[in-house]
Amino acid sequence: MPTIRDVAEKAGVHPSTVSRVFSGKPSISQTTRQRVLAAADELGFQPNAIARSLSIQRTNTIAIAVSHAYQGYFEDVFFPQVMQGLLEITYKYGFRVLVAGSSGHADEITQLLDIVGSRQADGIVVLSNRFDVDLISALQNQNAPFVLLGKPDPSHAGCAWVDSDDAKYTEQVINYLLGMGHRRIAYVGGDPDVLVTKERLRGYSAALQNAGIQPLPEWVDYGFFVEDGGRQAVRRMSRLGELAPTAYYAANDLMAIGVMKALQEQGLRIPADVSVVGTNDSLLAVHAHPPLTSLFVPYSVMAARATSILIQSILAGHMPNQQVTIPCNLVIRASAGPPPVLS
Amino acid sequence: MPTIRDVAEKAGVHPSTVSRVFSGKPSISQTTRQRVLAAADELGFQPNAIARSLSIQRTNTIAIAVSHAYQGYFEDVFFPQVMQGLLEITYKYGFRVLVAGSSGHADEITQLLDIVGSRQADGIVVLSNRFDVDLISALQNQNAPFVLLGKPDPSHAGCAWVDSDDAKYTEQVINYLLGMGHRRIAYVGGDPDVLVTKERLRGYSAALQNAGIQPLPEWVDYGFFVEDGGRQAVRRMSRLGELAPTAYYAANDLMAIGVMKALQEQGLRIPADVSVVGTNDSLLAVHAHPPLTSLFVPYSVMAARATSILIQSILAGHMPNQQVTIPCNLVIRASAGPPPVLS
DNA sequence: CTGAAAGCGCTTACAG
DNA sequence: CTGAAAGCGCTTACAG
Repeated sequence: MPTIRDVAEKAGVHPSTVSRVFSGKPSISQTTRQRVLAAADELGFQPNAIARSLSIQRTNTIAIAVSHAYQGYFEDVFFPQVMQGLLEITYKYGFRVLVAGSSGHADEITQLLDIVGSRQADGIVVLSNRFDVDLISALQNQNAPFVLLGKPDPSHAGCAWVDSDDAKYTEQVINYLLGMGHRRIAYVGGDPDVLVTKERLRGYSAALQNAGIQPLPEWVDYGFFVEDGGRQAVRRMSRLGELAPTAYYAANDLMAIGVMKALQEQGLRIPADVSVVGTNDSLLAVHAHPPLTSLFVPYSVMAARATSILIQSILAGHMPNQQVTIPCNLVIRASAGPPPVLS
Repeated sequence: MPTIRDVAEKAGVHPSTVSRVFSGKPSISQTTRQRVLAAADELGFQPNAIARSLSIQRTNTIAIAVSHAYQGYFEDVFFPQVMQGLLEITYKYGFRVLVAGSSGHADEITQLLDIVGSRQADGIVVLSNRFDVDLISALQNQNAPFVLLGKPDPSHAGCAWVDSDDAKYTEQVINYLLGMGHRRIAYVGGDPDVLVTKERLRGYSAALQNAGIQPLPEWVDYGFFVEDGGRQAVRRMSRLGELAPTAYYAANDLMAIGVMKALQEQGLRIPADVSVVGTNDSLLAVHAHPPLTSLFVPYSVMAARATSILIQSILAGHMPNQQVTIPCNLVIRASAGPPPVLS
């Protein structure tokens, strides 16, 4: 591999001059620039990015950590959509994204701290945020630029984040169902320890309360984002008999499909007998029977925004501090309608 | 950020000694090791990975390039499954994966060459392989370790690759359909310029030929991996009347679903009137109506294998040269059955 | 087992 | 506009 010195020798200039032409410094005469470029071309020279990084103390790389151990993660829309947003923006700025595998939540933090601590990346986008471990303080101690995808817990209210407006749009979904006449509405959430699950519950409760409805505790269940979680929710709620829900809102499409299938196996028609709304507007929703009304969450846009904020603050040399809430969008299909008229 | 020198000073040793304890060299006495570790701990020292990389000429990173511009890419199972395989193995070896966005196929090559040329990564896994641009020669000129996911064209038969056995397993799918009595079988492929499409066609033709069947040219169509491609294939083939296929094999599940929907809209029942088989065994197949029989292609395993080969050869200091073919697996569900008995 | 020195391949403040 | 020199933070062959 030829270095800057080989090029300098061939072009008859000092290595620093070669450096200047390749790092785009303005103070180079046209003639020497051309001489250098010609020499570099002949030698097949390409600047060593690692050496440059060491010198300028920047890698033009941002990092994420993901748990490769959890298979469902890679079947879901979240990860690929996030990658798309990350890549779109990093590309625009000439950055790249460094991905660290991890064996679970705790290890994700280890990986992230290792990457920023060893200066392998200039900043990170934090994809998961479990409040049981204090990642944020650790990151702040490292003085590492980061932005969260998802809100932090209140004790870290000052840090940078981008989140979808989960409470508000869940409330809107419930209002949509209320508007069609439903009064008994179920909420099937994901992992109850994760903030988004609580935010959705907040929106759910607010909507029902505004409508003067006191939800039964049995109308709330957690399906952990798997199909069977949706089925089990239906099984449990069916036992309520007259008080069973006439509409279900599920926090992802896979659970919503589990709900639909369980209901259909009981001989119930959707949406004539029971309505179902999912989340994420995935291909699964498009091709469900009936096509599933679903709350689209723009992960790709969120990730793009987070990446913009991160890179801009890296370039400006300060810590990111913006906080952005991104709207969602209810995509209406055929799985929700008015409740059956009581005879 | 404290450096090796700060630690050395605090511990009262030479920087090279600190380096030795952090790079795991054996020749360090227990007492000085402990002194160094204590000092490092107090200062919050973490070795700078970039400096280390420059010195040892290795980054412990492998790279991929993906086109962020093509949305469908991130809705498909290929990318996330590949990432899972990559991360599983890189994690195991203490490597990470650097992802470069790109604006299209040609740019993917630019990105890859830039990364290896600038020594940002030790090697690459090549995810896409368009024979219209000679990526492989370029990579070989750079002396960059790489392994292809997918076979190269014959002029580069010597390089390292991992591929699924597309021809063989497509042949098996067709044999499965022949075995149930089908004689008019359609093949709906992806991009006809891509090798896998040709390989599948080869398997398709071989199976029919073995059965003594001369397929109509009209039974072969290309749906470019989108639902509407499947629908259009049905539209065109329906015009054949008596000679229309009684079974379709589609090269991904989305096209297969397009095929099913188009057929169902014509009032045909699946599988009573027409059989359909998809590819990838995605969630879409599981939840289709009827559930879709689908050829599972283990992208995650393929990527893991490619990554193993790559990293092992990087560590051993030679170019990768293994060639591996990975079996697929036909997952039988309800969308394929015997053809209708002619009255 | 440990130190002193040279080197990895760039960048940039300082002169001229 | 260009050169000479020091520096980024490690590693390692060479002595002892």
